Amino acid sequence: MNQNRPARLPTIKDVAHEAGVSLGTASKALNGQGQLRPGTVERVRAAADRLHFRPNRLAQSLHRANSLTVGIISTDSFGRFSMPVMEGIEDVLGSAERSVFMCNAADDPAREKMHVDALLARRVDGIVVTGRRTDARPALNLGAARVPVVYAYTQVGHDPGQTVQAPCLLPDDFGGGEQATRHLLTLGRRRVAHISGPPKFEAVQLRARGYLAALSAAGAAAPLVLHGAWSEAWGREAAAQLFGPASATDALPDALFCGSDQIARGVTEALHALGLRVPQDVAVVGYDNWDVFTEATRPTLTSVDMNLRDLGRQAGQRLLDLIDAGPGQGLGGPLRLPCRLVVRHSCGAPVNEEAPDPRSSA
Amino acid sequence: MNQNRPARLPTIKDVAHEAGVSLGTASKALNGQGQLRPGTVERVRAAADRLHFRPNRLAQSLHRANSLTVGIISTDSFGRFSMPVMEGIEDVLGSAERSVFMCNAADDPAREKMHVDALLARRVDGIVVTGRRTDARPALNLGAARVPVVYAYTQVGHDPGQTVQAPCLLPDDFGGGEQATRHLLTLGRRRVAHISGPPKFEAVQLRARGYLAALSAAGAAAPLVLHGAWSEAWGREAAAQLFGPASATDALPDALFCGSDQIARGVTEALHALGLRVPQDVAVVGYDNWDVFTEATRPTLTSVDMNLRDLGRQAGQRLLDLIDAGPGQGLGGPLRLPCRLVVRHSCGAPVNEEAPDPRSSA
DNA sequence: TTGTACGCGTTATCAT
DNA sequence: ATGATAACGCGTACAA
Repeated sequence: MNQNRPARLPTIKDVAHEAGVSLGTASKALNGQGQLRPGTVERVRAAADRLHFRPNRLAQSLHRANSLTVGIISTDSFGRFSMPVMEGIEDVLGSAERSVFMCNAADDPAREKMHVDALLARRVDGIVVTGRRTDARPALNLGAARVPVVYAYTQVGHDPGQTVQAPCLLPDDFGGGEQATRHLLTLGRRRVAHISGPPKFEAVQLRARGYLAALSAAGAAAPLVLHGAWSEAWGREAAAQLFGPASATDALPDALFCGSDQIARGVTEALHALGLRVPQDVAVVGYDNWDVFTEATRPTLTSVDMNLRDLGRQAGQRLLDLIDAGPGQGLGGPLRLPCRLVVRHSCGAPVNEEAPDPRSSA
Repeated sequence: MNQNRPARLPTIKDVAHEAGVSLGTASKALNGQGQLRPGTVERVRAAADRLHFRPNRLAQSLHRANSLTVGIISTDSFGRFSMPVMEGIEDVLGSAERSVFMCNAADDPAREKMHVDALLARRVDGIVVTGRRTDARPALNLGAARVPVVYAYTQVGHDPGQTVQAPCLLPDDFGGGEQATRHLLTLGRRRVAHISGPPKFEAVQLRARGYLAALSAAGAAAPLVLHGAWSEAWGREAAAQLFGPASATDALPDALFCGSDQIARGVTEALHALGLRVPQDVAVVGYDNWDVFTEATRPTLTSVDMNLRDLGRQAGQRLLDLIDAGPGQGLGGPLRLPCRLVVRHSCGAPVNEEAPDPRSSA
């Protein structure tokens, strides 16, 4: 196994020499180009195998138009939301001979610029920008370079002066909020309140609007939206506010649509502490479908899934399309991908049990 | 801004032409080599700036010995434990002109081989292998290639026949278990039980051994280790087993060292439900220091932190050392990095409040 | 002080 | 059917 060869990896020249043919012939044999005698092809192949030859992609890329590499720039560190997105991107791009550079800009414009420069110097065929929030960010500064860019789980303010808009793939938070609320209304709940995160998040605004739209479409009771932190503590506090001793008994909500699973869990625990049953007295729906919370909450939590891995996959596919199509071909701008309601036991709906994907570990 | 230049990026030839010098002179000017007249250097620099010139790293690497790239292969998908490790690696490697290829082997040997081939074809200078469990795995098959490899949060069975052992960076789970247990004993607890995960995990074995070592060192009461799943549900069940109505009142544990924060949370909730106070009646310590759980548990959870980001950083640094040192220089084998006990309120110790790092989001 | 020419590893074009 | 050669973009020894 351990050849006495030098550390240098074998080149196609070595292969040609080993097979007793010229360099050009070896190249053709390995790439199936031109007209070669079958025996020659076989001989070259054998030599290549014997030497464990791998074509040097650096050299290949040097005179091809593409490098078969792409870059992912994560705005913030590898967070809980970037993760599935990146996984999806890698899933699509990592196959098909394409390698993925991963960069962490850590919310620092200087670091971002550094990484962009590095990626361009490496002649990546495209770049995906990822964030931990869906809110708008400044566009990537590519200088004069013409490299397709796709934004995933983040977006750029659409500048009408720009000739070509970069695609921004985002979860349809409006639809998610609408779907969750409508689900509760369909189950017969009439007074649905919404407990969510900080209002400065665009996602919070959109989910709230979806919630309102569903309510008014059903002609349901007066809406009620509470904003707070993305924490269980806020969920507990909000539930206490709504159902605490000072509340009027007859106007109490019979359902709560929460802006995150963490909030939903806090809410659920506070309801239990107040002697209220979930879902009999109050139905609860969360957001994010984070298994660690949906499964640990009692009863298990119905939640909106943003399909982030799929979003990542679509971002990757979109980038591939853009790369193949050449510059200026992509119809860009924001694109909202549908969310999916995962029904469990906290909403009181009949639930068809299926094996939950086992993603736990230590 | 939008030049009428072709999509092709400017080469050093273009720069030379623009500056009115020869190709070689331009190269020297940009790299500070040779003896150039200051004015010439300045002229070339200006031309390069004007054209937004970036040297093509593919071409550079072609006749340098290195590519200034490294690969990370994650055994399983981007999980909760790979994440901070990868972040640390990227932190060290992503600076200093080095770009990082990210590969997801998804627990599939075929995919792993594919990615290794791709990385070698791209002439990476080194590879870091990451896992979601610290248990041993087969070594990466590099064929005849001589590329340094570092394992982080995973390890290879050390083969005595192998000339050079690859370094494996792992958390010191024995020390972590010992530290947590000793902490509880120091606080005056005498009957410490250990509620952990599945015994097939090496980490579970090591933590349990650390626990036992601390107990026997202190001459404490008979050890008690319970194994179950990595879930809150198991934590609740274990607490019920220990403290349920059928238990003898005088031999009950006064402290519980849990194998994960999720288990610890389940334990804590079950204790509350049984009317036991934490930490007054029973002290609780978790493992992983996962903020989402440590902060949401009431009282906040004292927990063992494996310092995974630091582990990742050290893995990256180690790889750089190996790359610089040339082949066969690294003293390899497993290397255990210390864990750190983060004291909060569930163990009953006085805790010095400091601003917790805000890593929450939606 | 500056320009020329070669090599890095590969593919593609043109002769043979 | 095969071999020689240019080209990709860059750095550098060497010549001028």
